[in-house]
Amino acid sequence: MRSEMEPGTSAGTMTGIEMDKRFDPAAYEQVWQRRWAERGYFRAEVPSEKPSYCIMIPPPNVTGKLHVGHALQSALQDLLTRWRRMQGYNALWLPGTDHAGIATQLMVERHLASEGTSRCQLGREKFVERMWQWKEQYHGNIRHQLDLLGASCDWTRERFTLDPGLSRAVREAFVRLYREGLISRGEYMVNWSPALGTAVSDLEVETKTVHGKLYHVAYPVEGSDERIVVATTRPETMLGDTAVALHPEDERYRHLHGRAALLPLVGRRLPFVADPAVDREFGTGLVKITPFHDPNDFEMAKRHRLPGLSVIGTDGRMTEEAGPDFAGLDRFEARRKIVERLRDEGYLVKIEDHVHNVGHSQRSGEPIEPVVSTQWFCDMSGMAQQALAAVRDGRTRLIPDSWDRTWEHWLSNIKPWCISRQLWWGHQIPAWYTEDGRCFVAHSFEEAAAEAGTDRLTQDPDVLDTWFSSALWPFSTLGWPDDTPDLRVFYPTDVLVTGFDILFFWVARMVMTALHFTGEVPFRAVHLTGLVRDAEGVKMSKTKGNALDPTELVAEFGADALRFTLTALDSPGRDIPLNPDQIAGYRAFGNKIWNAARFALSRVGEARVQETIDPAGLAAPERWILSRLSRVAAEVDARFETFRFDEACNRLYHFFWGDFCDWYIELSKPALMTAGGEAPRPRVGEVLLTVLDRALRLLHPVMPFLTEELWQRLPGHEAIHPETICLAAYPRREELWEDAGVEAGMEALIEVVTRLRALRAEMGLSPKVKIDLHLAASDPGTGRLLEEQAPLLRSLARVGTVTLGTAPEHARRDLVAGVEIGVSVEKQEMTAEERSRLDKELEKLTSEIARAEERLGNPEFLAKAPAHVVEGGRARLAEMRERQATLCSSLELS
RNA sequence: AGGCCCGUAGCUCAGUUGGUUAGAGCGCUACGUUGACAUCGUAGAGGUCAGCGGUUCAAGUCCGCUCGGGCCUACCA
Repeated sequence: MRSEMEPGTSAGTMTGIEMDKRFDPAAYEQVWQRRWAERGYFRAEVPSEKPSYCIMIPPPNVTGKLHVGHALQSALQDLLTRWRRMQGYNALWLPGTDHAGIATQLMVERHLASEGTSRCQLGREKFVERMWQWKEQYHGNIRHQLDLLGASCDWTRERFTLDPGLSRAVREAFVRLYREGLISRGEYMVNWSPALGTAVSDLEVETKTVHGKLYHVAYPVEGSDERIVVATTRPETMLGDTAVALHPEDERYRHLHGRAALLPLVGRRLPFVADPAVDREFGTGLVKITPFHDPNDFEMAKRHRLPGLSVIGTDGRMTEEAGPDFAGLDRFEARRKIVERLRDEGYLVKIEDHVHNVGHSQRSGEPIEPVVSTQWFCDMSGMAQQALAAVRDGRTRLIPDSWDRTWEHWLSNIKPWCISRQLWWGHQIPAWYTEDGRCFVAHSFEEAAAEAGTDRLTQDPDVLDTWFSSALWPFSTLGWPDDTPDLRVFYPTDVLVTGFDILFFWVARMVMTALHFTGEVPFRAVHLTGLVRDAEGVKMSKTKGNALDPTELVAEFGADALRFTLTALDSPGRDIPLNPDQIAGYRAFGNKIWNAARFALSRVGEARVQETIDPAGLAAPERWILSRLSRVAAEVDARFETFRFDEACNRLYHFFWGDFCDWYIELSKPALMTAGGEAPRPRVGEVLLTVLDRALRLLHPVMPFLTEELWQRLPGHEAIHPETICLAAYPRREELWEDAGVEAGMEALIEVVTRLRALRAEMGLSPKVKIDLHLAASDPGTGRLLEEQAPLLRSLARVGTVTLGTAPEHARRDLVAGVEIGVSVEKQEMTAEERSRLDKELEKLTSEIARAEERLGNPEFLAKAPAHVVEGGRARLAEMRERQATLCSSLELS
């Protein structure tokens, strides 16, 4: 027994009666979170005799705030980790955060702007210093929020993508890929985000449908009076045109082969080139070619060795090359001016409305500018093949597997990854240049200097895409490139839980780099969660103001209720509408558990939790609940294994509320409350406590706080584990407890009671009227059980006398679960209401019987359906006929 | 354009390899506080499983088409 007393956790000193009527999560949740951390229950030991289990957290933005999606993913990761830990695994859930390059830099830049300064005014060194201060200031928030949720992370192993270990891994990976020829530097067309001032990868471009214009512009043909018409959505790019393309087999333009057009306003000669990529059907079938400002044109220009011209700069303004009339203008301003000039000079043929898709920068929202610039690229094609194979052969499973096709498609069409970013916050590229422009890629300045033979070197100013470091997360966090004990024990990891929205950003890249650098998959399974939406199914967003904050939800409902809700809603392949009413519903479930424990603790006397119980000698209700418990344990375990958390929660909920509270506790009352003078049932208190103990353990991975708080109060829980439910064994199936006969008999008893209650309502009998009951069971075992448990019928259904055997003539009869019920009361007249209800039921029954007879009379059904289906149908028909007869006789009475 | 997912009770969703009578939670209606819980209990109403066609002895479930909603990928200047 513990000596200290803390709020809400006075284990062993407080009986059920002294417990509050309502549960109050705030009173104990963080008390336990602190205590668990202090006692180091979540620290994974290395080396260890135990089998290992490992989950890496998808690192949230270090200065960010967790949203409900994080709460969902954390709940699932914690569930898996706690479950395996209780099963005896050396379970590690490794936490950490991401430096989130662009997002964090933008945040700090906005902050600087509010102080009236800017990144450029500060200079790189000062700015990066500020970034680190910012990181330190906010860093604790993520842990705090995970603590609120009850996350059982091993904080001694926390990692940050920019910490020294991970930075070393990043340099190592970069240098290796460079030396293998997979990383290279070159001048290519990239997606440029003018507002951010950096290149971004294809994945960071979001295509949006835009209602724009299609401008038809006349270009004179050199050496003739002919004018051809080209169509463009971006007239400002015409200043960079260097050719006009046509389809090689387009008869309309056969005469233009070998000739040239003249660029309006500029007069530049634009040779006609023939290329099959031109769509003859679109527009006029002639395309102006702007090699440096359109990806398709860039490709075409390469094929035809056309020169290019950069007329739009990285600041989104027209360059000197655009000519003196336009240089310095914003790209959209330039568009207006050019259209005006074209119109004035008679080149503009027409303007049409045009709906098309335009790439926008995911971060800043403005249209992406395709520009040609020097960037670092990583060739992913070989690694993609390995990643494809890993999913095809099941070394890594995607759950749900409907993602397999998407995986195939994306990885089969992968393009080089632009990994350099023109930012200051991130891993600076480990490449150094000599004064004469030679490039040396190395692990450090010293190494580069040694190779170059000089220390007059300048490091490449760019940093790496944030996702480059997160791509290494599963192994860099364990010490790679060193061969560390952690890496040997925990790698490959077991499961990754994350959202499908970062399948390519992150998951695919982890699989690719892991296979490349470690030769193994980073994780054996990826559980992809849906998107958490609001109650109406609308995507949550700050601007819409419909975002739910997990911290506030914890404060209102408690972490356990939130966790249970999210876990119960996680269903494969679909988004999750989150309604606070539902969380309130599961808070009620928490209260139910609390009160069930309160009842047990106040009524069990000297009984204690038992490690196990021999069902021999126990009465039917005890044997029944033990049997149910064993089955539920098996079912929950199987659902966790297959990531069907929704189904596991459902079973836990219905077992606890339905089987345990509604029935077993009610069935135990006559035995526990001795006043009745009924024949005593053996060991009821022990069974009650033992079932409660196991139920709490089963629930613990989903509702860690409530279960620990209550479990600590159970007398004798120390026999299960001396300190904490977190380390107590996860209950497994207990074959000795399973008893199909008792389950069938008790099911019959439950159905009889339910039917009696319904009859009472139908007959308009007040609960105070005692009824006389006659029972006749077709199955002898059930008959014996009903006879033995007749006292329970009396208390649960308010029955006066129970008589075995056929009911007297005048009784109201019914048939349920093979048991004929006869109810006699003084008041016999059947109300009109009851009569019509019976008529309706009889009618339904008669038509069902007709359908069953038809089916059973069909020779093909009898020949082709499996035997058990046919027999089931016959038994069902017999029962329906019997019930029909019973109801008829009841009707004839009145 | 290609791919994926969804359409089941008023709402949000379950529904295993086709097999008897399609379920749950919330909401609704009626009744009920004698012993843990009114964040409770008991009972009830509510569904032509989006539509059409096909396969089958048997379809919510498998196949095809149509309609409606959502998402992803790639795009034509």
